[in-house]
Amino acid sequence: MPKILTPKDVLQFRQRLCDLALKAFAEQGVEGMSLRGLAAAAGCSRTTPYRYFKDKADILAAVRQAQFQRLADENEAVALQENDPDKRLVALARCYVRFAMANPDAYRVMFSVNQQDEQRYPALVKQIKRANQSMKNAVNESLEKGSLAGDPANIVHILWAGLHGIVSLHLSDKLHMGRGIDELAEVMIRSLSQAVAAQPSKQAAARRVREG
Amino acid sequence: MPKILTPKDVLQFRQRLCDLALKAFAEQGVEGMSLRGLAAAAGCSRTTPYRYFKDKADILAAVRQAQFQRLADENEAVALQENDPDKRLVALARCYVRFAMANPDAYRVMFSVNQQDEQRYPALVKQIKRANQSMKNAVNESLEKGSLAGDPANIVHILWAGLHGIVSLHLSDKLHMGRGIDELAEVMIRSLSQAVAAQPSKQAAARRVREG
DNA sequence: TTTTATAAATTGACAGTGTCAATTGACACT
DNA sequence: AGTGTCAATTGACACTGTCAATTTATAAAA
Repeated sequence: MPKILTPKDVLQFRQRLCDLALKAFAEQGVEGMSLRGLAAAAGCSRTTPYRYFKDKADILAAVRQAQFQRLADENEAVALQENDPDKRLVALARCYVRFAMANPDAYRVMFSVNQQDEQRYPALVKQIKRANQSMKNAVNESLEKGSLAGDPANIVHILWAGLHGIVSLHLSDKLHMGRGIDELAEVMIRSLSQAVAAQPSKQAAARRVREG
Repeated sequence: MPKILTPKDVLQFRQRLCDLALKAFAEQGVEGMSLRGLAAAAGCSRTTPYRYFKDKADILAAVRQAQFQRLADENEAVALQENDPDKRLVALARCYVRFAMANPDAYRVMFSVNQQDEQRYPALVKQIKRANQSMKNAVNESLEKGSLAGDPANIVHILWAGLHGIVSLHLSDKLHMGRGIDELAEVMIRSLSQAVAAQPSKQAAARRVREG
């Protein structure tokens, strides 16, 4: 029981509690993720977490923020390994699906939790945006390059929604299709890529313009 | 307080409670949808609902079943109005989005609720399948007709996932794009339709075969 | 009509939850 | 050594879901 909590201590405890919270969420859902249970698991008293988080919603937001941060990290790592924006877009799509399949509980807490006024957690919003930035960048570059055509926001939304739809339905077992999820995701990725791709003529024209 | 509850009475009370439950869910989420609150709203004692539902999960399942049933009804109504399976598919897709936009809370309780062992509620599963049957039928007919090509299950999943992705992200405000949702949905529908459409050559060949 | 059997509804009770106020504890500094 | 202050704990309150025991009201029996 140190007298003064260094910022490092605070962060450490918050992290620790978030990890336990995610585990509890994975095992028993949101309702089963009780503050008292977390405190017990952390080895402290029931109300100690209240010094590190305002309330339960605050913990949930922190958990979600941490997971979005992980996704953003992986996205950025993938983005660094592929220069061509078209290929990068596909790589990011695969990364997205891979992340969800590797961390289904993380994905669930990120998306299937009905959080009210998400806007009140700017740090969370920031990580959400960051998780999308890689894809946005790739889309913008592909647009400049001329291999994509259309409204950039629309394209990003279409791609993201398609991936999210497949992953989300798969995780909630609405489409019970064993391990075919990877194949299905590939089909979705190809379909959407093709759909938002610029027509060859336009693409050639754009290239012509660019290359003089 | 009649001595013997006719099946009609039971169904009526169940329906009544489900309506109140959906309203409570819309206003305060799953956690705010308390049995005691429902009982109070229904004007009965706290444990009376236990004679009509096993527990809270049972009520939730009934609520979701009712909403899936509504969606299935609307789908079937739409399907009846369009003979051509290709056009019917688009009409069903629009119907799906329209339903979600018109009943966002219903949609949320249908999909964003993390229900464990959904399989334990066969009546619910039945309505879920029914809500998909119209689309399955249209896809199968389009496949026979030759205007679609590929694995029927895959096609249905792709279409459904795309729609669900857009609607779901929109409702959770992950893509904050005002009323552009309709336009975006149209883009998604067209993209996916085009993606799963048979190539003209194949389509023509199939037609040739069929027409001798 | 009075009694009775019984389904339906109510109350009581218990464990568990989120959260705040009051209390205790322990360390850093004078 | 003493003290002020932050951190942690305990106490308490209003909730929740759920079961057991109880009461109520009515349909059938006398």
